[in-house]
Amino acid sequence: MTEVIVPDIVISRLPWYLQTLNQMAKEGLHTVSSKTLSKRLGTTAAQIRKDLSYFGGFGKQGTGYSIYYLIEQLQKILNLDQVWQVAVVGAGDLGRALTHYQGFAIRGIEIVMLFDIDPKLVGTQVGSVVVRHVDSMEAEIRDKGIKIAILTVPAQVAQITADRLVDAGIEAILNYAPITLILPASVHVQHIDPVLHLQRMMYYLGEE
Amino acid sequence: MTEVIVPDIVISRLPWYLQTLNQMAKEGLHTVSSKTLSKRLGTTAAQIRKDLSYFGGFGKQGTGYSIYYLIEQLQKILNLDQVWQVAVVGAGDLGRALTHYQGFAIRGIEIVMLFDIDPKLVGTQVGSVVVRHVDSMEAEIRDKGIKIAILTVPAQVAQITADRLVDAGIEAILNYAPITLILPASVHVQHIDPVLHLQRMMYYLGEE
DNA sequence: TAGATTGTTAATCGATTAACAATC
DNA sequence: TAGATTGTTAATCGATTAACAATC
Repeated sequence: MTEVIVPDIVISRLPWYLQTLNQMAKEGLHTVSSKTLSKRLGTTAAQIRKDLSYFGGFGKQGTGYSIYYLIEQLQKILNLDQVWQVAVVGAGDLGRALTHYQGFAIRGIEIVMLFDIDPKLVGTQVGSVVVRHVDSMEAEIRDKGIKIAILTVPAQVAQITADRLVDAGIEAILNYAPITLILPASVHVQHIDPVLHLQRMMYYLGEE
Repeated sequence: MTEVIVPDIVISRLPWYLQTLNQMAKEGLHTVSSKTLSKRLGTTAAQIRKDLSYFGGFGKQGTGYSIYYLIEQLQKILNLDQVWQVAVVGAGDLGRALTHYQGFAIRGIEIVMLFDIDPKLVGTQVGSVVVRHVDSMEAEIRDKGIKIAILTVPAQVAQITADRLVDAGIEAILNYAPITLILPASVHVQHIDPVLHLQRMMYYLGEE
């Protein structure tokens, strides 16, 4: 009891810390202080220390953090000490590009299925997977016990498709369709829309 | 004077409101209350009203907001009442998929240039643009007065490429490379990394 | 030892929510 | 008119920052 719930905003920063720590490890560094890391990330040392303190004390006074150890701990916290299998739904340009994406494999994400409704696409090879028809989507996802899906279908069918994914046992959806999905609170949803990011910046670019 | 600076977190929500308002307009709706809109977005009515109030009063007591009028006003606020020309740097799978992406054109974003360093890609057609060599990138961007770039180059060259873009006069970068860019504060940067979003959700998916 | 840096507590800051008078 | 809903102010909540004792 007295379980302290870690704020989601803290969780959202951990993968970002991890990314830079991995980069530093690749550069041959062994230890890092919260101050050095904060400079690299464009945040504050206090915030990094506060965030990490939700999970325990990983550093050493006077010297900072062992990069290897911190990476290991963050991976454990985020459940990254396993390979996660992911289904991609929608084999358009974006779905195919994501299925190819090298950045997944090296970070423990394996795209194991790719679905589409277009008979011309079904059966074609994309990277190491073959496009399957959405008709068998629920059965195959449930059968393999997949928990994570990436949604790259057109906006008009995104909500129905998401509902079907939830029925099939999917618990987390990365949504690339430009609509806000309405789903049970138990399902985790992240929305990626380049247009929203661009429009946010356009505000600051003034009229001219 | 006494210029009230609108918090960036408010700005970041406006494109999201706009997206759903556009959808509602397409569905044939004419007016909407903050309450109805909030249900559709999964936020609160108070927050929508508070956010909009930074820019003036767009609604009518008793009836709510005219969807068309609100769309128009939000577009003006975000500087979307013009077509923005954008350069894509990196003609790999992702860069090409983004250059094709239909969702840009219909929302006032025009991809006018696509650069790569690979001589095999230079000169090939992608949608309506031809891949150009990065050697001429600065000159062409400066020449056309482009202010926004989308960066889809490999991580190792992302920082150098971003520096070159800033030199060329770019003021906003949408970064798809999996690293944190260090750039002058005057340059706006948004980072899109599907892995970070997936890892954030993996935290909640437990071990099993 | 002296210097550096952590983990944590308290202070500050900012964002969200609640409430309601104004009014369509 | 009565009901609905805005725009705004004040109250609450939560996140960030500052400060510092502990200690490597």
